[in-house]
Amino acid sequence: MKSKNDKEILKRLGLRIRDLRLKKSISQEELAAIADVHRTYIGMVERGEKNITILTLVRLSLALEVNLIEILKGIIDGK
Amino acid sequence: MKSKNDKEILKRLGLRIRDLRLKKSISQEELAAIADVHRTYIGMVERGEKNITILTLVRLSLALEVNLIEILKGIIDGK
DNA sequence: AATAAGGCTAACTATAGTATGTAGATCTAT
DNA sequence: ATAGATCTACATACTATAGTTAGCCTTATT
Repeated sequence: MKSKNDKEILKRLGLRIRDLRLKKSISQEELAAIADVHRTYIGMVERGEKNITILTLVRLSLALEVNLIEILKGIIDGK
Repeated sequence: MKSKNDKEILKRLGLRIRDLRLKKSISQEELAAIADVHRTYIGMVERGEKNITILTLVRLSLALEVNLIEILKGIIDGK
């Protein structure tokens, strides 16, 4: 099952992605097109509802023109 | 579908995880137990056969006692 | 009113991750 | 040597969920 902490990680990651998207001033639909994923899926990820795979995350980072490492910084508790 | 580049990313990630596991001198089975994933799944990931999700990757990084960022460094082409 | 953007649902397909078993390689001990 | 234990690759079948697709709704902007 998915722990409370897991949900928080996904939520932070989603907000981070949304933030980066808005900084580029593009819509979910535009980001989806660039990253070649589905429109509604971007929404789900931004809301922290999906446990994204590493390859999809790489595609999003390329689409956002942000290093994957930059996206991940600060989304994990503790270490 | 999965591109050639995608497979290379998964392969590099798998080798990285294997390397970190061996540095800890633990077996796939032991790592699986600590991270609470299945024994055979560790093998598949190390061989680059699976597109791991972010939450599972976090679990592995905790089990390996290595920062997630450290695991990901150098596995992406280009930027 | 009309268009663009995003939230949300439900049903679907593809695949992440589980479970079990077989077989080969490499130890070590006898 | 060889028997036993440990480790891993690999196959198959399964269950859970990532990611798709289509549709309807609200809100904001023009």
